[in-house]
Amino acid sequence: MVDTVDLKIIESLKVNSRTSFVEIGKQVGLSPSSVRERVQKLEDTEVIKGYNVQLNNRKLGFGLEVFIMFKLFSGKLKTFCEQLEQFPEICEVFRITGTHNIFMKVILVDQLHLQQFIDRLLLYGEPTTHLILSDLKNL
Amino acid sequence: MVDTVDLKIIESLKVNSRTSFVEIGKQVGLSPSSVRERVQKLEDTEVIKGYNVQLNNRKLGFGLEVFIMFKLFSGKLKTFCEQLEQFPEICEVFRITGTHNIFMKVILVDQLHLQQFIDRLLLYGEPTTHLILSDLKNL
DNA sequence: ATTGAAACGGCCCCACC
DNA sequence: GGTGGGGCCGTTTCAAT
Repeated sequence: MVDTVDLKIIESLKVNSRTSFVEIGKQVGLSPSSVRERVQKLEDTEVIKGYNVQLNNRKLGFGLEVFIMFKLFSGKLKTFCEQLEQFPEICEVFRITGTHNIFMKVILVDQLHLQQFIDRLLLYGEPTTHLILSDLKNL
Repeated sequence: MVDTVDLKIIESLKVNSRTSFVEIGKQVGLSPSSVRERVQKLEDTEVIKGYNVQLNNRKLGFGLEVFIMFKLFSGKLKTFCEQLEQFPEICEVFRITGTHNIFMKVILVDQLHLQQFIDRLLLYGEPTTHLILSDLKNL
């Protein structure tokens, strides 16, 4: 269903998702039309879910990035999920195994913002916060 | 340095980083040239760090996604960082606060693969593994 | 910093293999 | 599933403002 050429195309898009089909075609030895067709199929079958931009949040005025391990109060999962849109600070949320059954990545302006955010979270469970010090993949 | 028009452009790229400058121009009320110039500047100043593709790892044969909270042995940070390329399974790594001072997201084929991966990690520290059950942002 | 115009290159559809 | 071509659309550069 997904062959090695598809994987090469995906590798190329991983490096830069704005790469043109012509350029990808050169890399994988295929015509632009074929690349387009394959990418289309990968999108249709939801192997490719979307294309994102990677931002420097600090330079956008968000000086704090934190991970929160969250222990939801029992029976609160549904209401928490429904309220997720009320927390624009949460950029990723996952249900995970462990006593802290929710994991989230949160982007915040500063410590005050973090405090206010945690206060709002306390309605739904018990948070444990870990500040992100540095991204080891990008220096 | 980054004004509201830049923020609108960034919002558009967040939704889909392959959106054309013409389309973004329509959304923000600017000519394609101007959009391009602004995006160029955002890239040059590293506000925009890159463009990524969002994949369905399960459909690519990676059935397990886990978070690992990692307690590095003292003095092992440097060697661990140098060995990172030897762990293609690690797709994100951060230094964080807390007794588990490293956080990583890892993509794996199956439980056997996880076991082998953890065995290799044990040279550098003590891992605590959390399976990802579901992404609450996307269903 | 923004623009329009022009040249260029990429995208897309379709007919064909 | 892959290709090639023609028309269209997007991108890039640049001179002018």
